[in-house]
Amino acid sequence: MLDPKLLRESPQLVRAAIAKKHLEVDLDAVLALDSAWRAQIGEVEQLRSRQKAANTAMAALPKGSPEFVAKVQEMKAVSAAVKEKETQLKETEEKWKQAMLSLPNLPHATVPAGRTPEENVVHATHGDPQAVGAHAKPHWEIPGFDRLFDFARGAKVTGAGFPFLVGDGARLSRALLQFFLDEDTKAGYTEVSPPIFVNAASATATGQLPDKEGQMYETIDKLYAVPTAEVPLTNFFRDEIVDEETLPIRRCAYTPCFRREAGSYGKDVRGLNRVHQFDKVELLKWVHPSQSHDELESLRTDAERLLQKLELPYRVLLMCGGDLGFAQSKKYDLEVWAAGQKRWLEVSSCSNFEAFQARRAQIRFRAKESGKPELVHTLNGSGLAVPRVLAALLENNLQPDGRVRIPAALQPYFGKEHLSF
RNA sequence: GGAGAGGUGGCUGAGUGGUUUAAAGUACCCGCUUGGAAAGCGGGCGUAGGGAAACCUACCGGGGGUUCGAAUCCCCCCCUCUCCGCCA
Repeated sequence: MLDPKLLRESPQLVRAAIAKKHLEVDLDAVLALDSAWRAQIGEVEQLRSRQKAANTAMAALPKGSPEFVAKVQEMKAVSAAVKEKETQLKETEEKWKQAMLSLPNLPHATVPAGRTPEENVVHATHGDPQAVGAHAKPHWEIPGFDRLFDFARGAKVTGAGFPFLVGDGARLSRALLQFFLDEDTKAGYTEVSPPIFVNAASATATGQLPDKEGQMYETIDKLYAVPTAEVPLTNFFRDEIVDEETLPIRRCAYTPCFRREAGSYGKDVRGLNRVHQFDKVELLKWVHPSQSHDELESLRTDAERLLQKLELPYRVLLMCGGDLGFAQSKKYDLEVWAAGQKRWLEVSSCSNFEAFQARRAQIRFRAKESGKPELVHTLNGSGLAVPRVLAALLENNLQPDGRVRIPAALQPYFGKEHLSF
């Protein structure tokens, strides 16, 4: 959510932000709701003030006295008026709140202009995608793949996109998770194991609701299976004021992630590219507003280091305004090269939300200078998502003999130099 | 799942329909005092919204209701604790 005062005082800034993100929002309607709300709250408060004054006066009068009875009669009318106006106010307030939630975060000044993913800027490329041999093939075509990643049985037992990982497939996945968590911990992130179901309030605070309604699995108890550890992690400090000295707070968490991926069926869903349940380690930061864009750079390099240690070619994209998410101020995507498919796969998305999530979630710190609570800035990024890293490892490291070479950094975790099908 | 007891400011805790502007204590901050400190004394000390300001309003787990008036009475929900049942 944006600062209502910012909207009031500088609507042109918000208008420019919406334009840069290429979104359609009726800002004038939001502004009209805002002034209506302010007018109505003034009326209600005036009436309530009268009630309070009468209450004090009546407390001093004898209960059955004529003055008392007259006052009761008088205040009955005021009471009725308060009820009516309050009902109106609540309606307006609800509409106003929904309208405010429909406003996107402002893109940072360094975000490039552009409408489509093609206009994202390639910020850097590491490793040589061309270095991989001609025998590379899409991971789902590698002989034996179906034994280690059993989609057919997963479909029988659960549904499409819920594969079984078997033998070395399961072992390699676990090795990656362990490797990620160890590296992230070394980089200063405290490991957390969060709940993997969240309530509606938490999903609203991070922006899954109402924006992405229908993308999450919902239980009979109105709990949502987490689409990413970002949701429970960010909500850890919801409605709290943390000490300024504790900032920046850096945490990492492994969770399975559940995504319905409604409406995304198509050619990109083969093999491990897009599944409904996958493992991911998420990195999260709560930082002082003055530090947040520096922290975004270090978050990105923390995620990049993992790919470097795995010896995987990758590139860094700086997202343009039109491809930036609703809540993000600035975002880098890390894409790993999958030699068999000859395409880039997104394995991490490093974002600075500035105060956008913090305002929804009311996560603040007490500023030393003013003594007043201020909103923190939140950032997050994957470190990393497992299935697509698996896909890249299988495709890039496939040897002519049909085995897959395990990168040196991962060997202590996997226990072998090669994976066999 | 069943029965009972609870939920009040950073913390402790009073308040069962009307000077409550949520007492008091404690913690914290400032001052007096002191060689310095402790103690003592005096003052300050929540969050949010509206307003140019004076100031006004809301908030006692959450939501609704009764009433001229609700922390207080009623209903629903959430959470904590105790006991019972079930269970990894």
